[in-house]
Amino acid sequence: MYRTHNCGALSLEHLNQKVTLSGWVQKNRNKGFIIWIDLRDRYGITQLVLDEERTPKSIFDSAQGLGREFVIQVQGTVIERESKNPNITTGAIEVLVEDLKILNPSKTPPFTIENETDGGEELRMQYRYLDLRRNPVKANLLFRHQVSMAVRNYLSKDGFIDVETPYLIKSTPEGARDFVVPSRMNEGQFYALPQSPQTFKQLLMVGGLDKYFQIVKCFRDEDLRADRQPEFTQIDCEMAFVEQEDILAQFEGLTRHLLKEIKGIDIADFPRITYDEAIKTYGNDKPDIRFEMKFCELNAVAQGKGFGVFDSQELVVGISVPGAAEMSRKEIDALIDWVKRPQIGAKGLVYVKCNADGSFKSSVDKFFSPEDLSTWATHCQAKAGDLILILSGEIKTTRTQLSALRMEMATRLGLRKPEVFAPLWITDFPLLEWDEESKRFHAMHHPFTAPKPEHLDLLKTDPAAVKANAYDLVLNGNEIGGGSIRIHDQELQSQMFDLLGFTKEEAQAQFGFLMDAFQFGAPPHGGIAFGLDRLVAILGGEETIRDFIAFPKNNSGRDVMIDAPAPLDALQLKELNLKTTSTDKE
RNA sequence: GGUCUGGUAGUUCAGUUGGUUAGAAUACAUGCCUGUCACGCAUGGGGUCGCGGGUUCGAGUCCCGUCCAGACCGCCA
Repeated sequence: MYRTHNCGALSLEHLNQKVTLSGWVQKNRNKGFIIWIDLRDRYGITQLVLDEERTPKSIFDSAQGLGREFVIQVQGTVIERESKNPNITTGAIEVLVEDLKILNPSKTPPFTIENETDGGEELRMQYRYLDLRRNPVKANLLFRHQVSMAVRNYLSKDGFIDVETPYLIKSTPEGARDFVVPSRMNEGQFYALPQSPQTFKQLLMVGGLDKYFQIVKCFRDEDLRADRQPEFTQIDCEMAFVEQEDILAQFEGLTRHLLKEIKGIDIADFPRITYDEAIKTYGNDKPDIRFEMKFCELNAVAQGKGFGVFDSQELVVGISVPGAAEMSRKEIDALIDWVKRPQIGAKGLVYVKCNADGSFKSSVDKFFSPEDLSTWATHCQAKAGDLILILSGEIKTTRTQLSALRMEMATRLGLRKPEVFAPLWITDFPLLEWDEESKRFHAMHHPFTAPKPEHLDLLKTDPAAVKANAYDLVLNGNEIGGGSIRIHDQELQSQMFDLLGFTKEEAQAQFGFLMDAFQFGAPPHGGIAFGLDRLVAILGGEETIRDFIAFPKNNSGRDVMIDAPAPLDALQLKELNLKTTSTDKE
C-alpha cells in the first residue's frame, strides 16, 4: 500500500498513529542534526521530520540526498510540532519518519513548483506536467471540473440528455476555416472536424430527443488570442418546441445557478438590450456593463459650429470618463497617441475637462464656447471632475474605436473588477451581414438561424434589415454564449441558402441531409452554445483561457510540449494519398 | 497578412553614450548550523548575450535580415 492518508489529511486527531504517505518532495530543509521535508500531493503538504536521535542512521543519510520533486514513500508516526505553522492545514503536526523509500528520483525541475513560480510562460508550457503540480493551475482545473459538473447536474435534472455527436464530419464553406482530416479509404476525400455540432443537434431534435446537451470539443482553424484556442469546449444545447423566450429563461436559469453555486452571487433578472442598442450605446455587441461610460452622440450639438473636423463627419460621439478631469496634458497626449496607433486607427481625439469649479477646458476651445461645452457635458451626463473624450468619423469605425477607448479607460481606472459579474442578453441580431470582399451576404450567426416571423417579407425586399431570433449571453464584456431559434421549414431553409449565394445544387450537396430531414416532420426548435473555457476563466476572474485548459496551444497553434503539429513521413503520406510539397522534397 | 513588445546564467531579470574580466536574485553543488517552514551562514560551478550579416579600432548595446515567444488588428457563421 502506497499510502494510508494523503498529504492534506493529517491533524492533531491522528496523534501517535502510524501512517504511510507518498508524494513529491517540495522542499528539503537540512539543519544538519535535523531534516524537515515538505511532502506534497494534490491535497496538501505534510511536514516530515528526521533527526539524528530518533531516526535510523541509514534512513537519515538517504534523506540528505532527496532533491526537489523526488517521489518518495514514508512510514512514520504522527507527532505534534514543537513550533506550529498556522498557514497550512497540517501545520500542527509532523510525521516522524521511520522508513523511507525513494519511488522515483527527479532531475532538478527547470522552474520552481511554487504558487509564484520563477518559470516563464513558454517554459511552463513545455513542461506542462510540472506546471500542473503548481497550486494555481491545479486549482483552475478543479474549478473547471466544478463548473462542468454543475452544468451537467443542472441540465440533467431539467431533462436534458447528453448525446455524443461525431468528430469526423464534412467541411462546409460557411463560417470559420475547418481543420481537415484525410480519408485513407476514400482517396482524395477529407473529413472536417466540427466547428460546432450544429446540424447534428438539430437532427437530434428532428429525431425527437427534445432536450439535448453535450460538453463537446469544437475546432476552428483561425488565429489564436488570449481567449481563443483552435480546439475549445462548448456547452452545446438544443431544445424542441420552444420559442426564444423559453430558451432565454432556461439558460438564464443555468447561468444564475452557476453564479450562485460557484461564486455565491445572486443575480436577479438579466438585463436585455437589442443588438442595435448595444452598437449605438457601447460600440460593440458584447458590452461590459460593470461600468457606465455609455456613448453620447453629439452631432446635433457639435456640428455646424465651424469646427471642420466634426462638421465633415458622419458621427461625433463621446464618452464621459468618471473622475478623469485630473489627467495631465502629458497623460492626455499619451492617450491621443494611444488611439492613433494602427490597432485603433483614430485620426485624433478631442477632450473636454469638466473641472471641479464648473469651468471647462477642451482641446477645441477655439471653436466652441463654454456654453457649447456645457451642453455637451449635459448630453454626456458628465459631472464635475469627469473627462469627456470625443471621436468623430465614419459611423461604424468610430464606434469601434470609441469602444476600444471605453474599455481601455475602464481598465486604467480599475472599473473591470474581476469579482463583479454583470451578465446581459443581446437580442435581435441582424440575420445577415453584407460582406464587401465577397460582395454577398453572410449569415451573422449561422445559415440555420430563423428570421423573425414579422420580418419574413423583408427577406425579398431588404435582406439587410431582417432581424433574427438570435441572442448572445454576454458576461463582463465577453461573449460566453450564443444561439438562435432555427429554421425548421425546408422552403425557408432553401430560401436562406439562396440568399447566401448558394446554388440549388450546392445547397443540396452541402446541406441536403438537413433539408431532407425538415421534410419529415421537423419540430420547431432552437438552442444555445456556451464557451466553457471562457465561461470558466471569467468566473475565475481571468480573461486568459489558457490556464484553465490542461494542455493548451500557444499563440501559433502549437503544442510545445509534444511539438505538434509535425510533418508526416513519406509512407504515411502515401497511404493518405497526400503528396509532399515541393519544399519538402528539396 | 499586419502592428507593437520581448529574447542575456537552469530560471526571472538588470546591463548607462558602443569601451577593462557581462552582473543580481533565485535555483544547483559542497561545507557549517539544536525546531525549520521564503530557514540561515560560507564557498563554488554555471554564459554561443536567439541566429545570420553589416557599421566600427571595439557591439549584449547601433543598423539590416531572420527565427522564436506574448498582446493586439484582420480573421473567428
